[in-house]
Amino acid sequence: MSRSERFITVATELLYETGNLDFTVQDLVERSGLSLRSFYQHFASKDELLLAVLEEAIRSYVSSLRGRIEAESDPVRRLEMYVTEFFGASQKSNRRASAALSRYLLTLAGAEPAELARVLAPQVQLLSEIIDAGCRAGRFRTDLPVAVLTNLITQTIMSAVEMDVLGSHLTGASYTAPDLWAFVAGGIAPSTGGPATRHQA
Amino acid sequence: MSRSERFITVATELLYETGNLDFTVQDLVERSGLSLRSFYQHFASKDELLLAVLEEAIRSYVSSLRGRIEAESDPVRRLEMYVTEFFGASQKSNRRASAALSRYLLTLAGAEPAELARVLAPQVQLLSEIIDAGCRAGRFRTDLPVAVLTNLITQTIMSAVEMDVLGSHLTGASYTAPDLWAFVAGGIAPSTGGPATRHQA
DNA sequence: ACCCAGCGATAACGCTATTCTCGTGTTCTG
DNA sequence: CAGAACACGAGAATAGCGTTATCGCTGGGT
Repeated sequence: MSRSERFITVATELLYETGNLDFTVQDLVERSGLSLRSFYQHFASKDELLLAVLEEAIRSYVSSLRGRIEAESDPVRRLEMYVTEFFGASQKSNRRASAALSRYLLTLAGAEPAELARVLAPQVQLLSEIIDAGCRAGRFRTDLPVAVLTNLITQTIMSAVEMDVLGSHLTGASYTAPDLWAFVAGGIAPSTGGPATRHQA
Repeated sequence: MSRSERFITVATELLYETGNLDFTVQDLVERSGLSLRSFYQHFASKDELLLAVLEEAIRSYVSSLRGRIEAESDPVRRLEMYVTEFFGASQKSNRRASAALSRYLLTLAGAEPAELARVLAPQVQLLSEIIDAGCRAGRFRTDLPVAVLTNLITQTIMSAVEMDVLGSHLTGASYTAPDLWAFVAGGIAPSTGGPATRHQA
């Protein structure tokens, strides 16, 4: 295993054990059995390491998810899988770690949007394909562009992961993956002239 | 103006000028014309100050929004105002500052959920009232509890503020307040047996 | 044999939040 | 009015962090 990979692996371990990304570079280095010198030879900064951790996490998760989703053919079912599995995975594996990652993701949105877009690309790509297929099949609304729907759903899911920690504190209620899907399903369904849609983008 | 208020006011100015919350306590103190000593006499930490800034921002905004919303009677229109004005306000006033605040809000979600819930209470309360009224009037779906819908919409809007910065970088598209409302309106509409709702919470 | 790129160990730097010290007013209290 | 408690200003001091720099080693390629 290369030294870069070793740093990323150990950083991921620390993330999952402590539930956040504020471990020190010193901790990381000691635990890796490598040196500070070596760390800064492979990564320009701690931020660059965190970016790599995020990228790896997304890449591996999306790749596994894509496999499972392609076993299904119905676009609506595909979207349902996408939504519920994404939410469900962050519940199962490690809620706090997932929340920390999406929090870091948001700081990236402010500081380095281009970098973030690159890292998020695989995930956005997958979702975009699903939605596009659904729109062509007439199962999803077409009064909003595919790209807009993709953005909306991406952010709804991400903040669901984050806000879930709040859940009980906020309104005393917490929701489940099916609840989230029920909401998203309504949001993306073809408009029925229900309570107010009036915009053509 | 009390010294606490002065610190909060100046911090808010710095937030709006620089677009983020990483100003130094030193900066804050110098600009206030007060002393470090004094700062730590009124706030236990910088975090406590930021919390107060957030609280004040929410309190004043919700109070103004509530006034405008109560001029309207239709629950659906009320929700539309809530969604579009919240999103629109963060566009007009200062996108980066709003994004920084909601980012800080998310770190609070992880670290001090109870504190965050207290600060968000006015906003959640307003939204909750609107949704409850709409459900009673049969204009909103009732297969999900009011509290769940409140959480879902709160987070969708908040992350919309945050993610908006991404917009063009992510899918090349960015959406507008009416787009956001179109999505939310679909999500909260009474279920029409459309593309999959199957959960009873 | 030589070189040099990568490495380990460790000190050092700069920035930040936070605490401490000391001396001065200011205000409440008896 | 006298005195004490308190808030304050100015600034030094502390501690933790990311980051950079120093120095000496080693091992493989020429």
